[in-house]
Formats: sequence, structure tokens, C-alpha cells
Amino acid sequence: MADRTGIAAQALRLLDERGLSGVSMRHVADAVGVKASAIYWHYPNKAALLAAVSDAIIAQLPPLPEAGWGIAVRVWMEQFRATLLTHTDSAELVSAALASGLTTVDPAASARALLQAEGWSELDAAWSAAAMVRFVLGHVAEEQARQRLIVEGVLPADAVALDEPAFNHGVRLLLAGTANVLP
Amino acid sequence: MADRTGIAAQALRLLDERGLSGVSMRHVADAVGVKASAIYWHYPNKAALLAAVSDAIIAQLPPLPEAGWGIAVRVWMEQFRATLLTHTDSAELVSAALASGLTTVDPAASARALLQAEGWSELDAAWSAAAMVRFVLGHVAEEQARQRLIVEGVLPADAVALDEPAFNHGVRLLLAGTANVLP
DNA sequence: ACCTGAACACCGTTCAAGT
DNA sequence: ACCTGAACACCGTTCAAGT
Repeated sequence: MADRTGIAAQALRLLDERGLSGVSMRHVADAVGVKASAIYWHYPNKAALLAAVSDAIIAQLPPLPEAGWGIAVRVWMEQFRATLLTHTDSAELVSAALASGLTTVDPAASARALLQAEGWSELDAAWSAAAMVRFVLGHVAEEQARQRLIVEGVLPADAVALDEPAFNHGVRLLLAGTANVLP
Repeated sequence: MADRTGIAAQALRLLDERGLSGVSMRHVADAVGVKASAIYWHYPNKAALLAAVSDAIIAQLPPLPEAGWGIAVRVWMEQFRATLLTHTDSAELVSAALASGLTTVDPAASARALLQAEGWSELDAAWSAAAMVRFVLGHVAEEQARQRLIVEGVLPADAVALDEPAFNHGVRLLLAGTANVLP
């Protein structure tokens, strides 16, 4: 009845509704209509399941817009952030999943390919794209951590005002730095 | 017998020796020579204890070197990374602790102050320093995740070669970007 | 092929009770 | 002031057994 992608889809739904702490193997199993031990027939462990959830999130990223590399990369970072913001605690989950080495979808792929096509070396393109992914994930992780604190009532609801300009500043920094490294 | 800082010190020792997953309240209590429930007399919860551990790690950062802002900031990022690399899983712990809002030592403070003294606006200095802290934490978290996989035997021991140049590339990116934002 | 039942070895946290 | 004992409500994971 429940296949791999169906289980990952329920886990993602649970993530959206209850946050990362709500995604336990037992809760996912409940959502699927099965016992927790059944999930281990489809996934070897929880890390593998969360990697599949990360893949599903990253797969929602729109393709790079047709434009000069500067605005294409800027728009890509903005869309990456926007996509993460549609899923509760997604930045923390994706960071951990990427670190686990169990993911199959790489958020840096399109930006890396673009930079390389624009003349940067393979390594420079990879490192720049990796730095951008790190910045977006780190920034959104902080935003979502604050949202968590707001939901828990430990922070007032108006502590979000500076997120947008801080993000734009980081994007500008990375773009200017990237431009500066070109031969 | 065991005070707050002694408990945090044992937790840090445990982190170094067993990694973040080895730092449970029961294990920390064992190391201190007490029962787990006793820790709750000194710390309200585990997050507060881990924040104290994060503070202890960040306090080990050397002061900014006397130099032009460019090399001062570059050396600061390198020392930040070097300090994190002396404590197992520290990047993940510090990231989570900073996000929890329970820390009292801010790794970005010295760089932010320097940039402001060098003429950047308060917000630009804060955002640039934040982007740098994010990059270092994200980069080292990935390094330490890979070290974890190597220890677990899922990765061969020679997969570390590209860490250093990738870090240097990110540093160069952020410095060039920062220089570019100055009026 | 897919799932259940039951267990194992853990967690963080609370709280009455001790000294 | 500081700690223990004992419990509560969870975890991820394994594995024999069912169908």
C-alpha cells in the first residue's frame, strides 16, 4: 500500500504541519497508516527517509531563469530561500541531509553549471555555488529557528523585520565576490 | 561539588571524546559524578547546557590580530575554523546553540566591531560578519560531518583533500564582496 | 512482498523525597 | 543548597512471526 515516495510525502506533510521534532518514525507511520517497524522495509533508517524528504524539497526549486549570470544567480538564491520558507524547519533538515551523504538531489547543481558555463573553472564554480548554498541554508535556518521561538512564545511576533535586508546583503556580498574572482 | 561551569566543562570533554551524540544528560551526569536529574538544578534544560558549552568554545577564539581589516578578517575566519576543528561536532553544536538564543558569547562580535570601526555602517557590518560566521559554521559543519562518516567507516579516510582550498575560496569571496560594498 | 507485535536500549524531563 | 530515586512519555531500531 505505502511505497517509498508515499512515505516521504507523508513525512514532508508532517514536517510542514508539526515541524522537524514532529517527524518521528512512529508519527510518520501513523500518518501512512502502518506501524513504525514497517517503514524499515522501505528505508534502512531515519536518515535515509529524511534524505528522501530533502530530495523532495530540493526538487521543488524552479529552474534557473534565462538572464545574465548575476541576476540569474541572485534570483536562484531568492527562489531557493523562498522554497525553503514554504516548509517548516526545512533548512535544518536539508543541511543535515546533505551532510549525511544520502541525498540524490544537489541544490548547488544548477548554479554550479551556470558559473562554469560562464567561464569559471570547475573548482571555482563548485566552491562558489557551495558557499551560496551554505549562506542560504544558514540564513534560512536562523529565520526558521526564530519562527520556532515565536511559535513557542519565547519571542514576540515582530522580530522578523531584518531578515529580508540581511539576506539581500549576503547575496550582494557573494555576487560581488564571485565577480571579483573571474580572471 | 559540581557547579555550572564544571558541568559545562565535562560536557565539552565528552563532546571532544564521543561527539555530539555522546553528550546526553545521563552521560554528562556520569562524567560529573552525579545523577542526570541533578543537572536540572544547575541548568533548566539541555539546550541551556549546550549553550554554555557553545559559549566555552567561542570564548577560546583568539582576539583579532592587529592588521589591516582585510587580513585581520581573513585571519579571524581561519582561527574561527581552527578553533572549531579542535572540538568534535562543534560547528553543529554552536549553530544550534546560536539559533536557540540562549548563548551569551557572540562569535561575530569582534569582526562586526572591526568592520564598523573601519567605516561600514552598523547594519552592513553586522550583516557581513553574520554572513562570515554562517560560512565558517556551514563549512566546518560539512567537514565534521565528513569526519563523522569516516569514523563510522562509510567514507574512506582520504576524502578531506579539498576542504582547505574550498574554505580559502569562500574567504576570498566574502572579503572581495565586503570590499565592494564600501561606499 | 509487505507488515505486525513485542521487545531492547536508549532519550529529556519532572518531582517528591532525602540530606 | 544540592542531590537521589523513581517514574513518565517518549525515541530509533531489530527481528521473529504472520499473511
